[in-house]
Amino acid sequence: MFSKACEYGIKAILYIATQSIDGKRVKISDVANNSGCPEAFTAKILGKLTKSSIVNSYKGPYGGFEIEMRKMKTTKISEIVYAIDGDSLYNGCALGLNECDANDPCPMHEKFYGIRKELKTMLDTTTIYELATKLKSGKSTLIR
Amino acid sequence: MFSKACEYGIKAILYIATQSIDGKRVKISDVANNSGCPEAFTAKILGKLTKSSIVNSYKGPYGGFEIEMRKMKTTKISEIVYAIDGDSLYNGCALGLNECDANDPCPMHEKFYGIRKELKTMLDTTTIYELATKLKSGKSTLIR
DNA sequence: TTTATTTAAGATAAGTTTGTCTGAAATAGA
DNA sequence: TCTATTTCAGACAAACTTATCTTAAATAAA
Repeated sequence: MFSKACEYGIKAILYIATQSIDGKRVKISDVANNSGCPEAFTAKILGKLTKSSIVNSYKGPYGGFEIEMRKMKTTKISEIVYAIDGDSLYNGCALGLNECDANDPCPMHEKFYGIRKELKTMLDTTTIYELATKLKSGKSTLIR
Repeated sequence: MFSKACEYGIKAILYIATQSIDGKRVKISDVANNSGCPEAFTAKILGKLTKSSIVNSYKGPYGGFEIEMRKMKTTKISEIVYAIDGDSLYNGCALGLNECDANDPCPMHEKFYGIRKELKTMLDTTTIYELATKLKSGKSTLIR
């Protein structure tokens, strides 16, 4: 469904958010250890998310990553997915046609339409904050 | 969502089915030309689908691929997906955890649960015949 | 100013998926 | 039997994704 890069991006952000809620910045090694993502690869992905200004990064001692409270409450998971995987999940045809719409559909278009819409709605209405608080309270996990 | 291999597999089967409805066997070059799939790669995928006995293949002159009427009416799209992509779409965790269930969920588990179930149900209830007849009648297309 | 610490950026490597090519095996028909 | 036609099988190649490594740049604190 998501690429590995996207999975890591979401997990990394959720861990960073749990720490930002406590006012703590975290460095990449902490993110990797606590999200179960490979360190170097995750660093690269966090670079993208920094450029998309979803997280903030600070160099040097006491530096690291953090995400503002306002940001984690307003940023939807769909924005992370879009920043990393682009719009393929939303606009791509199930059978890979260059164009595929109700006027000239692939054989699965109609069948997929509803499911994709729900997926999109779900990602568009779920905030980082919502998932991070669930994670922080121990109701979900990043590592297993 | 699906791998390229899976997209090609579904498109190839649907084209073969439209021809089998007319009692015509088709060879790989015809499948490639009429489904918009690369010939050699599709040949390999059709090999898998032949082994899964979803299609029948015949060597030699007047040979090619065909799918029995009974088979196309009873075979679900989920079986094609399973034969090519395995069960990752059904069982994989959205965030890539090795195990992820209601007891010990990833942060997105609950959000994904319903959508994945609907996707599964859709693929489990859609037959090759249903999509092939729609395609044959011109209501959908494989190439664009 | 120097040092230690941290992210940034880009080169490189490894792995997987996608795609092609070649020769073998089967088979229908002359 | 011979030939043309077709799938089958596996080697090979290209492209993309995933992952690592190395060096540079920034910065806090002594």
